[in-house]
Amino acid sequence: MHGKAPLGRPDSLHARIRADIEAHILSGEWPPGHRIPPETTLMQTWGCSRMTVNKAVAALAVEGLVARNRRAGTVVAQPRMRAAILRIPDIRAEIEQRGLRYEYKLLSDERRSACCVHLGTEGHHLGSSRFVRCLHLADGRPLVLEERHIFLDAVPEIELADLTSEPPGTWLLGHVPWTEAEHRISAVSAEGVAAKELGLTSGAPCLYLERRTWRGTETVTIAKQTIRGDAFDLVARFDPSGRALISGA
Amino acid sequence: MHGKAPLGRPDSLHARIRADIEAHILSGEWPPGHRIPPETTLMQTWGCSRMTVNKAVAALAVEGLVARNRRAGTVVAQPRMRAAILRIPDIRAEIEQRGLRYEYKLLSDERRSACCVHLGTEGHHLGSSRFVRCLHLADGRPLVLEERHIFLDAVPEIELADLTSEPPGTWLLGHVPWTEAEHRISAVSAEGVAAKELGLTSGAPCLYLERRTWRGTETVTIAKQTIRGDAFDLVARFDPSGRALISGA
DNA sequence: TAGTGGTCTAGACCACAGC
DNA sequence: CTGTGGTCTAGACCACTAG
Repeated sequence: MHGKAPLGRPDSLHARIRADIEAHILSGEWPPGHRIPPETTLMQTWGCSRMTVNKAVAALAVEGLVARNRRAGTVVAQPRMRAAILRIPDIRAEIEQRGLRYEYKLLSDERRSACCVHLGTEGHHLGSSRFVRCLHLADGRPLVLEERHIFLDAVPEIELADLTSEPPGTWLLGHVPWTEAEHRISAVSAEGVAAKELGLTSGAPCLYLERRTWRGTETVTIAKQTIRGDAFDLVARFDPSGRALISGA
Repeated sequence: MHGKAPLGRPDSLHARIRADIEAHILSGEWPPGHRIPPETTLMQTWGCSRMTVNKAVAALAVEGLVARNRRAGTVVAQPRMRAAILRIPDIRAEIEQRGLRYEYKLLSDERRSACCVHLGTEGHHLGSSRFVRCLHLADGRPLVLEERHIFLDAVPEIELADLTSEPPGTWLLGHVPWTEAEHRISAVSAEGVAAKELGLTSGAPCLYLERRTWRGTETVTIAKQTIRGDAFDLVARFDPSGRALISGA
């Protein structure tokens, strides 16, 4: 349950120091704003070098549990409840984990030049792209409708990629060295063609996920996924740092 | 855009080493699986002590950009696209930031004993709670309907708290020392009483957010928020670590 | 078994901010 | 000015694991 997992040796000294301070904070004994002992004091308390206590306290600072200031010392941070870890659904894995047969169907595939893509409430002018519409199905039942632009400036190799049997997201993960992304999650009603393709009656609630992915400063892809609301949840876990729970997810 | 932000001195040596390695990876020059120079080599390359290169590479490992193994050395990790940072909406701040007037209305408030709370597809038996229904409004227009259990075992002080003018979430943030939470996000149709309270026609799409919060191993609160789909997005940012973008959000 | 990372020490200098 | 954290060094021993 708890995102502890200090690395390395099961209980290295810095991990123990860190856990000890963490315990003081989590128990409420050291409330937000409370000043924790300076590194020199911790050295003496634990009978170790300063590098070791520094490693412990620095980790807590990265985690967001404490705030460090020169001269002012280190104080317990205010709980903020600002961020959580959202698990990005790997659709295929998600489906197969439930014992269902995963299927992918390419609906359409075209080149678009200098298209203007609508994202949230803003329009973005981006270079030419390959535009793909496809379906992800579970046991033959449509689950996710995906509409995706992949920009040729960032990924010229996509021009010749075969996307008839492999979903574009999978292809990209294997071919784009590293990514960064922003997601926008909203609720919509299934309408028109999309409703039909998902096998839904018009008006049925769906999760709508817009994902824009960068590599460096260049936009790699923009994906819009319409997910059957009755079949899929997104799950996010939170801890004070907005960290630590990825591995458990 | 990039979640760099090395701490401390604008460009400390370990930050520069880290940035250099990161650049090799992001450029694709060092593809996933590529082995990066061992610490001893990096020491010589940069003419510094091992602690310094260790700090750089360890940070990259925490970030998830590289994977470290004894004997096998350090290799560039596979991009995974598994997690993102979800910004938890602070409803009041969100509303006021748009220049609208925030308003909070308590709809009902009761004690429940040994209630069984439905979460996702599971039922949970938890101790007695204070159960609150309330609305968050923007310029008098209902935006979020919140139904929340707060468990007396974990937060006995809630028994006497005044929730007529302060939302329960705000009260909790100020009174519960530290928290951990799980969120479940789905899309639903507004129905019945909820639709009426949100001023929506039945069937309108809504985001449905279930949040369960712990303190240690004890459940503090379970909140269910129904959010007008036409008025609200959730935003999540991703980087390889599932980290680094909180501050920018 | 040898090479690698994980950890730790006992010093040091510096920048910064509160007093 | 003084205490604090940020950084760095030049060593050291150990644990793990791939070859």
